[in-house]
Amino acid sequence: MPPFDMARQNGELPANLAGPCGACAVRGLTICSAMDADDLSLLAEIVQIVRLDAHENLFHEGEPADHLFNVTSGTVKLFKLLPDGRRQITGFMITGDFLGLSVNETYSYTAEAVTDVTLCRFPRHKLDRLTEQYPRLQRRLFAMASNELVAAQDQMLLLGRKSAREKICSFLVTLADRAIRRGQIESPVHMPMSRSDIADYLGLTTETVSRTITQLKTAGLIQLQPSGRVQLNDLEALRGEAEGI
Amino acid sequence: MPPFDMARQNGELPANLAGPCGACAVRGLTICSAMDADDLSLLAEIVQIVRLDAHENLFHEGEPADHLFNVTSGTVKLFKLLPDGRRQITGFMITGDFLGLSVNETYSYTAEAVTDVTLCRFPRHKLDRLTEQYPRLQRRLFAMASNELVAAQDQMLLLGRKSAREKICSFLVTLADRAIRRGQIESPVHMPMSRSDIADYLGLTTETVSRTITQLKTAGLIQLQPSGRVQLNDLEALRGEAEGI
DNA sequence: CGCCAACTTGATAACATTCAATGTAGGTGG
DNA sequence: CCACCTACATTGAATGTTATCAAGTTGGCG
Repeated sequence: MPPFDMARQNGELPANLAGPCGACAVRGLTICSAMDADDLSLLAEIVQIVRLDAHENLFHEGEPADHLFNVTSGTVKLFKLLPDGRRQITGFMITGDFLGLSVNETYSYTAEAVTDVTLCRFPRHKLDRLTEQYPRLQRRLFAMASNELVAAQDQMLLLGRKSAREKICSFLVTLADRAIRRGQIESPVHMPMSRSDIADYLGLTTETVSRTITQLKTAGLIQLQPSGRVQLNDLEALRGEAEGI
Repeated sequence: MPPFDMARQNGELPANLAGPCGACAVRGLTICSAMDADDLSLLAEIVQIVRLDAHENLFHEGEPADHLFNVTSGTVKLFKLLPDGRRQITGFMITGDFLGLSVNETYSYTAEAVTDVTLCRFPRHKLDRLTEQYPRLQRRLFAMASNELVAAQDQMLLLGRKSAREKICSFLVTLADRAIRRGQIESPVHMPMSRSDIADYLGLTTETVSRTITQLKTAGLIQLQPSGRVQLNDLEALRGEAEGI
């Protein structure tokens, strides 16, 4: 079975090529902001829209990296595996995030849908050609990679040096900050991933994640709400605990 | 006191602007390979050469990121700190490595010389202007950032999911692979950093690093040699242990 | 309503840390 | 040139945080 369904493919809508991009609500968040409004049609020409159900794979580590993706709705997790099955999630990608960057022509991680997901898919070779004509696009890609690098360094600090409680607090703060950066309310935060996913992201076990969340609940710092929402009662306290203060 | 000494500054050698770059032995390893031989003078015009003694700082986390650097000799460590002093080293940069990438105009980590070091220093605003004229340079920067991102993800897997022994083996293998990629012999590897640095890179304590190295020595996998050299007796066995096999 | 997966909670164990002491090497001054 | 001093590394014993193993509990979905 194919790893994804193509809901819409370029060429099916010749009457309005700029349509899918021109009307895109999340354009400002991602690489597409590098294109002038009247050049968006060039992106629209090469983009394909992809939908995935929760738990479907977008691509696997080691496969040829023929496509780059842009999340337009939902959450995707990226992870690497050790031969015995140990797993490290390197990131949760949400609306506006870019994924699929690679070096040696193969994906360095597996991408799997956490929730139902919609993405824009760009064939790599076509995007490459476009970046040659649009230095701004190339610069935008560079800026996004640099941003991810900074986030990766923060995550290394977390994984290498923080306690379980600090890790969970950091995670919650990150979710809140993401929401704030997107102009959304900071609480409650949307936490659609399983305890097991959180554990594999933070270098813990599901049991420890569960216990620590219970601790924070008991301390009155958070409250769990239905459908994966978490009320943060004292964001500044969480921020402090995240840094070990 | 200034954080570095300027051994040579552009303008002092007007007779041979291409000189410092044209003769550079490590040019092929880094961004400079994006420039044609006859355009190297443009890089030479904006580059400054910097020397640091071991333990000197190049820049601090949070400072304005006015410069980008390229290591031409020696080893530099990059690290982040928690308020209480816990430290995570995010990378050891060696000859050919590029550092100083940042997002929000400030450095996201501190850079300190592990050994005596020589670097090329590029004023950010001048390099930015050059990338506008040289898309190849911009692409090269992007490629280097992408490479670092892949390395960062590997390090997350290490920090989150590997045992102390697997971490040390991974570290040794990484050192060997770096040497191989530079056309050097894979053993003995050069390991100039202290046990404490290794610990802060791998998310361990100095004691655990020391004990684990002793284990590997006892198992006959490695031998310590003078001045920070380590003989790898069975690289493939180390590679296996690094992956938990 | 019942089932299954996900989550929570408990008891025990292990790996790495912490605290402490000893050993070693490189650099300085007598 | 050697002794000393300091920083770094190694080794040992005890502790602790988190993992592991094992039940229970909850909640979503057919």
